[in-house]
Formats: sequence, C-alpha cells, structure tokens
Amino acid sequence: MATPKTYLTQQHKAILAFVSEQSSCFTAAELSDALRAAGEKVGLATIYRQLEKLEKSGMLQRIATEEGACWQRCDQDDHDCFLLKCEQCGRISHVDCLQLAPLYDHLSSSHHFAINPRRTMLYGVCGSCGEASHA
Amino acid sequence: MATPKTYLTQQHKAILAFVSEQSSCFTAAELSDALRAAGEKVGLATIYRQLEKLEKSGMLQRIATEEGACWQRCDQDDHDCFLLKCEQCGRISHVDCLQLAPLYDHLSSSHHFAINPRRTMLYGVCGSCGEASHA
DNA sequence: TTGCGTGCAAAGGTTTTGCATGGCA
DNA sequence: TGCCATGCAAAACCTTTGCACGCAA
Repeated sequence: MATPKTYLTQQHKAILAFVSEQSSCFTAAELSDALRAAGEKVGLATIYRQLEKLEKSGMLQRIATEEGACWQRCDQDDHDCFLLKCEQCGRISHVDCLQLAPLYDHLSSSHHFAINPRRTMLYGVCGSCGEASHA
Repeated sequence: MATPKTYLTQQHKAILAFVSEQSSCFTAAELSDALRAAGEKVGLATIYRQLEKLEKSGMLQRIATEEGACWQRCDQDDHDCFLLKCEQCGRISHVDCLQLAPLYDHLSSSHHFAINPRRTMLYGVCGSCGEASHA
C-alpha cells in the first residue's frame, strides 16, 4: 500500500500547482494552455500520464463529457458535491448541498446503487440560460 | 415547425426498427453490428447522420460516456427516468422513480438549474458489484 | 548510477466531413 | 426529374503508446 516511488519533477510540480488552484473541473487542453501561459513546457503525453497518476492516487477524478474528458479534485469533505453542466452555455457549476443526501439514500436503499458524485455530471439548463430563453 | 422533408430509405427504416426495440441506450457500434447481423448494410457515416437527425427530431438523446457516446430513446412518459452506470461492470440500468422528483424540485428552486434526466448518467456501483466487493 | 519521467512522433479509436453516386418521392 | 440520403475515404479530434533520452534520488 506504500505510495509508489515518485520523482518530483518540474512538470509534476507545475501540474500540481495548477490542479491545486482549480475549484471546478478542467480539461487536459486547459491544463496544457495554462502551463504554456505560465512558461512551463509540458508535453501533452506527460499531462495525460500525470492526470492518470493523480487519478489513481485518488487526488483527481476523471469525468466524461460531451466534448471530451475533464478532471476534478477529490476533496475529502466534498461528499455532497455534484457537478451541473448547462446544455446551453456549457458552463459547469457546483452544487454542494446536503439536500442531495436523500437522493443517495433512496438510490442506495431502493435501487441498490451506490452513487459516486465525483464522477457524475448532471445536465440541464442553468439559471442564466433559463431566464434568457424565457425572455 | 413542419418536419423537414425526409425520405424513407431502406437504411432509415432499418435504423428506426432497431431503435424502437431498444429499452436502454446503445452505441453507434452496437447499432452498426446489429444492422450487419440483420443483413442490413449501412455505413457508419449514415448511422451517425441518422442518429443526429433522430436526436434533432427529439426521438433520441445523445449521452456522453467514458467509452464514447450512446443514445437513448426519449419517450414522452419517461419524465422521471435516470440512467445509472456501474463503474465496475459497466452495465447501464434505468431508474424510473417518482422519488427523484424532490431532487428536480430542489435543484430548480434552490440552484436555478433545470435538470435534463435524459442526458444525465449517474455513476456509481450497482447492487451486484457492491455485494461482490463486500464478499 | 538507477530507473522513473519526459518528449516526440506515431498509432489508436471515435466521430465528422467532402464528394460523387444512388434512390425516394 | 429533383434533391435528399448514402457510401467511401479522408480528415479531424482526443487520447494512448513506443522508444530513446533526461533527470531526480
């Protein structure tokens, strides 16, 4: 169970620095762009390999979306967090809310399904887009 | 608002026949295989184009998953339907349950988010896999 | 010095697109 | 006959992988 031997390379540190600042999820391309903008040169292959490691270590969770994969941090106190993606503007927001607990309980007790909110992205229409279409 | 002129081609009918039989969602590859098995020759490009049309017409909903896209039928009476995908066995099942209504209401009233269950896939661990890992 | 991590380039899979042809109405 | 739909092949796109080299420990 020991953490596999890991080298603290320049690239690893740069990626970790970016990830630590993210409050929502991000794509591999966004990470790549941010690193380039910061003057860090990290190849895409390395980015994918590091993201894979961070996912295996439990720090990140990979999520499938319409446009490709994105990753979000797994914070230990985020048990009641869901991602909401607007079908219209594409923005992703968080819901961190105890009201969702009944949903977990119901799925678990009645449908024998243990939901994993970290991997789940809810689709719908956000407030701004909803108002816009009403107007 | 009239339905765009559509030709009832052999391929269109074959795809429609397959889609009508599906109770859960399916991938483009599954559709292609099924058509081949049925002796229908339909190119992949046509399959994707037909699926796109069926989605625009409101008959199908496209869903992004880890392994690629899949499509499911939009039945008018499926308001309370969610898709559950097991992270372990990969199987996709349905929940069609009024108990989920409070979730919709809460997201709508407190978070101004109108969820679209048809496009949403919940990830977690299904009953069989949960039991297996407990054993 | 050891061997993990990296970069590059090539390969992989899925989905889209261009263009000439086919077939429904 | 008109024109949408199709097939094929090529392209686009994201992601993974092979291999030689670099670098942390």
